Amino acid sequence: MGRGKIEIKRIENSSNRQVTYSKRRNGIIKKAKEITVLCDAKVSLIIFGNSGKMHEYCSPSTTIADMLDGYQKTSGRRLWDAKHENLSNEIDRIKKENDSMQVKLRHLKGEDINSLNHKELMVMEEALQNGLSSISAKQSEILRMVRKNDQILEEEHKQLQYALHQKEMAAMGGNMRVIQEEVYHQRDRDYEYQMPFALRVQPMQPNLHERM
Amino acid sequence: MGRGKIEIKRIENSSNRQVTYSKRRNGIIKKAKEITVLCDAKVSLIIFGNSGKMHEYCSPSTTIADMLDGYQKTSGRRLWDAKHENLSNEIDRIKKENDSMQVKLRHLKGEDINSLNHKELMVMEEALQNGLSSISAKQSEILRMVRKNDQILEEEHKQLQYALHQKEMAAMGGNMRVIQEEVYHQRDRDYEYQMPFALRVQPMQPNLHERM
DNA sequence: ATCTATTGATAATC
DNA sequence: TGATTATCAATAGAT
Repeated sequence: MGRGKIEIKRIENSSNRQVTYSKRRNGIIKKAKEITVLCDAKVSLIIFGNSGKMHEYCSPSTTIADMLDGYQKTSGRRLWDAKHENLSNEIDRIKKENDSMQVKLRHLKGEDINSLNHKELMVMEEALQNGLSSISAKQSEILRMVRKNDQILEEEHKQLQYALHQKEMAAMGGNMRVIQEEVYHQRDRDYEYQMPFALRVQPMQPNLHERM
Repeated sequence: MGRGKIEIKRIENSSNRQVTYSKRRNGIIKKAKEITVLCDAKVSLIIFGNSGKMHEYCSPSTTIADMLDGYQKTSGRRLWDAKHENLSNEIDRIKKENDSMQVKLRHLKGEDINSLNHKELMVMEEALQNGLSSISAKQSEILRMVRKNDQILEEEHKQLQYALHQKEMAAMGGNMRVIQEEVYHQRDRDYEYQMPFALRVQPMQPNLHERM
């Protein structure tokens, strides 16, 4: 297709070759675009010339990565090697582990236990009993600590109130004495009526606070 | 280049499109081969038609993998690295899920509960209680079924023994009567002494057997 | 599939 | 390089 027919064999004249390369490269890319539009085809085209310079075309409806995915599926060949497969296998493995744990969790919550046999139920029952007793023990422990803390706080509180009382007495004249005492006792009584386990003031041990 | 000029836009007639696709695809592949030979170029060409069928060409001096390596070097884009990253992220995500489930499981078993606060302990306690009661209920249900089955079997057993007894009586002469009766009663007594809940013979309901 | 009138691509030339 | 053009190749439509 030109002024003369040419044999399809390497063009020895380097500059001719370069020119032909450039023209034909554009030609192929144009054809690729055309078939893409005309026929809804997906084309991935990568061309390296002698100089090492690259030219590419990829249909707008897709990406090279997608094309290669399709290529691998269709041809069965692997391009992105064993790494990929290893990762996929790892995912499968972990997912299975995940599933079995999910089942266990559900069983421990008493769900889906119809499929379990007597022995399995016994094992689970024991596990649950153990868990329950551990937790109960922990709860008791926390309760004990809270109570202890409470006592300390109560002591401190009383001392603080007493100190405050004293200071108020000192600051005021003696004529306010009776009213102040009344207020003091009122406070004290309210205090006693509060819930025994709730914290009433900021606790001295912050980490204990988090446990509530 | 044909009997008539055509616009470069999607060919709506499906069979025309298919024909044109086939012709042009061959054309492009031929061109790719030609530029490979004429200009020492390296070409990687992958085409997917509407039907999903793939056609490819790759210059003999190279491989698709090499071309893609070159592509990545030249373009700076990542092809499979992106995929790898996705997979890695997925693995991380699942592993985290895994870990949190493992922690939950340990907690339900009463392990590592020092880090839990009061409220969390309460929630777990309730979950354990629920699980326990579900399982206990299931156990009772199974026990009930087993007992019922047991009764049925016992009845059948007695009937069979009686029938056997009768048959032996009929087969023997009258002179064996006393001895046979003795044996029969002996059997019956042994039978009564066996464990009340264990299955003594193959149960009539096979699925129930599995549950033990 | 095959054929062929036509268009499109391009080799040689400037 | 880029433009021109004579030629050849690809192919649209028909069979």
